[in-house]
Amino acid sequence: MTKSTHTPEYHRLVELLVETRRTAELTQQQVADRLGKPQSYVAKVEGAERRIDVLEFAALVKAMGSNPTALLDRLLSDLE
Amino acid sequence: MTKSTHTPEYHRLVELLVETRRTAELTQQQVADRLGKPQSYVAKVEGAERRIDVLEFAALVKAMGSNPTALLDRLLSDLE
DNA sequence: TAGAATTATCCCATTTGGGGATAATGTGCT
DNA sequence: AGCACATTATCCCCAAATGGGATAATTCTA
Repeated sequence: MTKSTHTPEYHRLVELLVETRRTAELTQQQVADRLGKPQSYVAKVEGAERRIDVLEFAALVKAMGSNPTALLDRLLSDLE
Repeated sequence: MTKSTHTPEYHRLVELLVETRRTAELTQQQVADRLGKPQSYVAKVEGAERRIDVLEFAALVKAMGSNPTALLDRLLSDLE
């Protein structure tokens, strides 16, 4: 059962998210709390076990104190 | 069975996507073809019957000849 | 208002999501 | 190294969402 999230694009997305969280010095639990979601949610996102909705992406990035647009920009230029 | 896409945020997202497609004077079929997907895919997205993955969002917006980052920016400022 | 073009909906097998609990891994300390 | 604590990954099970071809419904256009 190969997940549809197991693509280079998704991996890059996830890398950026993890990097963003680490830079913000936040734990998965802290981010999860800010979102009102369980830690396993963040873990699954970062493990590419779960797709990321465009609105969830924005909420997640904001919860880490970063800018969703800027991050998307970076992702897209990395991918092209 | 209330869809999780039936929220004001999602509706605004969809509005922007439809507006973008109309402005580009493209049909759902044309956009679908560019994405290698069936027309029903685009119809479901625009009917908020389906969530939009962050990478799908980018692909979709690009397929309409528009800028994903700019559109996300617009969406987020509309929502705040 | 027929006929074409465009968009919405149906169906249903398959895939994905939720989230608490627990396992695994990482980190720092002495 | 060995231990305690912090952090992250995985399991499980069932509800919910998705994919996409076919068809219906709606909208355009002449």
